[in-house]
Amino acid sequence: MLSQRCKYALKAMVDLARVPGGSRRVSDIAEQENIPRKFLEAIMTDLKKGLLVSSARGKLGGYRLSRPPDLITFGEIIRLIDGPLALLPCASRNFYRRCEDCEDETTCALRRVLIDARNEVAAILDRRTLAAALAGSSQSQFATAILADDPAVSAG
Amino acid sequence: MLSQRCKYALKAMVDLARVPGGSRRVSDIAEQENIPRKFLEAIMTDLKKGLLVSSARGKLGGYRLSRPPDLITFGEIIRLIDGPLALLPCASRNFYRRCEDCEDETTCALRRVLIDARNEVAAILDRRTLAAALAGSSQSQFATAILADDPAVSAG
DNA sequence: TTTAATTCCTACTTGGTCAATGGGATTAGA
DNA sequence: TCTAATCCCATTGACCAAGTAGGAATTAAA
Repeated sequence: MLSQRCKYALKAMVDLARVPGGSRRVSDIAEQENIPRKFLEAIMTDLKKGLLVSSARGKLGGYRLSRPPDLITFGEIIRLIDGPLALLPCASRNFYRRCEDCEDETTCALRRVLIDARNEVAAILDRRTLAAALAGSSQSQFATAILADDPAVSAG
Repeated sequence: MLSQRCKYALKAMVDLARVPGGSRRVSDIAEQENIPRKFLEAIMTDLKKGLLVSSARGKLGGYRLSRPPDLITFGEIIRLIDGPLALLPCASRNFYRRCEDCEDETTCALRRVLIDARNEVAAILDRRTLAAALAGSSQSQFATAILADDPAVSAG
């Protein structure tokens, strides 16, 4: 599960992506997306430190995307705010950490499964950009339709 | 990320799957898998309540899988212990909950992406059984090899 | 030059959850 | 009856997420 913080970050980025060139004030984003203003301020600071947005101070200030929305993926936003996509650190590429309790990582049956899962999630989240998400992505509905026919996937 | 509790649960289930018919004591699993014994006791209780294992009390007691290992998936273990596979409740099938702050769910760009991600994870975790994980799954290595060639997936 | 509106910074609170631990009750085999 | 196992209940300590509070610094417009 993503943290509330991360969900807000994603919503704010999508919000900014809707105003291609322009910038937006925190208070406007907060109101539009139903996010506590003060909390969003802190989140925007994180996004700025991560170089995903840039800011202008003072009157007429605000935030804008630091790259065009077709060059910003969901994966990097999530990693910046919440960290690894993988379900365990030992199955992560960017945030790899060994399991203390695991004798031999190379033969761990659990790890192999979780690496596969991580790769699938990363394949989606690192390819999907803000621009693509706004476009509505017919690819999305296609994939959903296929999987819905499969009984093994009816849960989740 | 999975909780420590869930990681232990998965390891314990894999451990039990290695002893097909037989049962095992908590203390044996704990020692083998490097899990605090008392903590594992509590976890086994959860697994029992979820009907994934059954127990025998008294001397010569212990736990055993309540189904053959090829009929127990990683997905159901994770859902039992940690809950939803999806990254947000609004993208979950089994644990669906509406986002308070979301005006219109059907047009939420964020949700569409996260539903796709959830479907992919579920497709893997609901298909992969304890038995398959122990077998070593050459399918796993195949998928990993393909994805490693793709630059968009080099991170994670 | 004043004023208003914005980002930025530091600190704090509150509540919940995770990871474990401790002590003992219950059950069953030798 | 003794021993060794599961079971049950309660509690602890640490940590972190989510949000709040107040104000300092900065900038543009009036």
